[in-house]
Order: sequence, then C-alpha cells, then structure tokens
Amino acid sequence: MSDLLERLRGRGWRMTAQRRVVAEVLDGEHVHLTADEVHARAVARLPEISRATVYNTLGELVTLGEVLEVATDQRAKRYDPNAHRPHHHLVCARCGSIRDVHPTGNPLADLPESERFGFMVSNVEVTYRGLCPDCAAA
Amino acid sequence: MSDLLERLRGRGWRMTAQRRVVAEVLDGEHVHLTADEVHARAVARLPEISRATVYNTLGELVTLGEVLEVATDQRAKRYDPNAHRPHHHLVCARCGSIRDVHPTGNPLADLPESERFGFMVSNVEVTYRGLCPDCAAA
DNA sequence: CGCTTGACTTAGACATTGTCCATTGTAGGA
DNA sequence: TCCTACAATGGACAATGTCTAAGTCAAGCG
Repeated sequence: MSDLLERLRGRGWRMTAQRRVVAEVLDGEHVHLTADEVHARAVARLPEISRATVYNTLGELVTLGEVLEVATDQRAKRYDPNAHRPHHHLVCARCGSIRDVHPTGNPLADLPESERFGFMVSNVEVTYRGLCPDCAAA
Repeated sequence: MSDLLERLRGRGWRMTAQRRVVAEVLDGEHVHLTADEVHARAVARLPEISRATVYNTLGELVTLGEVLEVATDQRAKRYDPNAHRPHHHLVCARCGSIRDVHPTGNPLADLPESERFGFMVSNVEVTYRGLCPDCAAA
C-alpha cells in the first residue's frame, strides 16, 4: 500500500488527498470495483471528492501500469489492483462477481501465424464465464 | 441469408420489413457492427426505422442464438453474425477493428479444478489485442 | 517560512450507448 | 376483408464516461 504511494511519488506524481484516497480504496480491498464503487468508497473518506477526479485518477493509474482496466461485462469498466502478476478472470454470468485465475498453457502461443492477419499481437485476455456457487445454488 | 430468414420464420418470428432489413444488414457484411452502425445501414434501406426497433431486433437475434454479442471494448457492443461456428477475436487496440480467429488448444481445459472456486464454468472467451497492419504502419 | 506557479480538483454540462413506455401501425390467421 | 396480438415508433429516461472553465493547492524556491 504505502509501496504504491511511494512508487507513485517516485515517478513525480503530485500527491493530493484525493489521489491518496483513491489509491487506498483500490489497494484496500482486493476486489474489482467499478469507477462508481471507487467513488462511493472515496466519498466515505473524503466527502468533497468529485466524480471527475476519481475517473482521472483511475485513468492515470491505468496509464502508469499500477492498475488494470477490465471490461468483463459491457456495463461499467472495473479496476483491478493486481496489475503486477499476469492473470485472467472468471466471471459469474448472473451476479457479475469476478475472481482472478491462473490457467495453465499460453494462449498467445496458440494463435498460429496464419491466424494473425498481419497484426502485431501483444496481449491476450481470457475470460471464463459460469455460475458462482451462490448463483448456482439459487 | 434467406436461410436466416427462413429459420426465423420457422420459429414463429413474425416477419416485418424492419426485421428483414436488420437481418439482411447483419448477414450482408461479415464484419462486427455496433448497434448504431446496424441502424445507420438499416436506415439507408428503410428510412423510417427507429433506433429502438434495431436494439430490440438485435436483442431478439441474440436470444435466438442467431447472432453473438461481443464486448471487445468497453464502448458499444458489437454483433457477430457468425454465431454457428465457435471462434475468438483479434482486436486492434487503436482502431477497434475485429477479426475472427481460431486458436489451437482448449482454454477450458487449461483451468484446473483448483482455480475454479466452485464455479460451474461453461464458457470461455479469448480476446487477442494488438495493432492491425494499418495502425502499425501509421 | 511564505510566495509562485503549474498541476490538480471541482461542478456541471455534454456525449454516447442503451432501455422503457405509451401510442400507433400491421402481419397473418379466421 | 377484418381482427387482434404482436411489432414499431419516438421521445423521455438511465448509466457511464468525458470535457471545460474556473478555482485551489502541493511543492519547489528564495
């Protein structure tokens, strides 16, 4: 946590109360929050923080590579603080809850040259979908 | 094409000019259009068609399994008429263009039981990202 | 320690994408 | 041909995100 703040400061990030709160919220719970959820939690600590600042700060954290943006549903983007270890996602098709998973195998290697259409392929995301235990029981 | 219309009629779909136009647009170009792009092309053939009807019709085609919804970016959903053959997607990180691809390997088998967290996993989507030839050249 | 300055924050307007609803229209069977 | 249930319309509304102009403040400097 203070790790994160130190890293950011070391990169010339100007430290403000707002940015600290956003970083703390992300680092506090290792879940995948939407921008609005981050905002709600930030407001609880710093009532006057604005939506625009939360969006700006999240965008900067993504640019800096400290946080990943994941679009597992077509609703709001979610922000994944676990940016430093490669992983994929397992999403509940009903309630939308997300777990980080680590499949074996290397999907990048599974795309033959003939299927690359001249693209410079740099990245792959794997999203597993299914029902979580709670939703499967219901 | 008329295949599609026949299948739909066979399932009791009431055929209207609007639905026919939407189905034809999707089937005509095998690209991944957004709802708005479908609407624009539909308007070219049937000027009075409304946005709501296009959304409704696309939703019905998805429900019927004739078309896939893909959310490769967090902007608009795209509609994939190639619903009957399993495939994954290769997306240009800059311009958003999409190609269907067929990687080797079976990512579902690559998720060990210990990484399933009790989920009933039923589906996996793989999205490759990179730069298309045009964007890489620019 | 108190300026200065440019980066940061704010509030709210705006944009995009999608959904809903009440009304009007029409496909297809009787 | 007429009826009627299903479909289409258009406009309001909702959710998410972006932009801007003006005010505010962190942090370096004297």
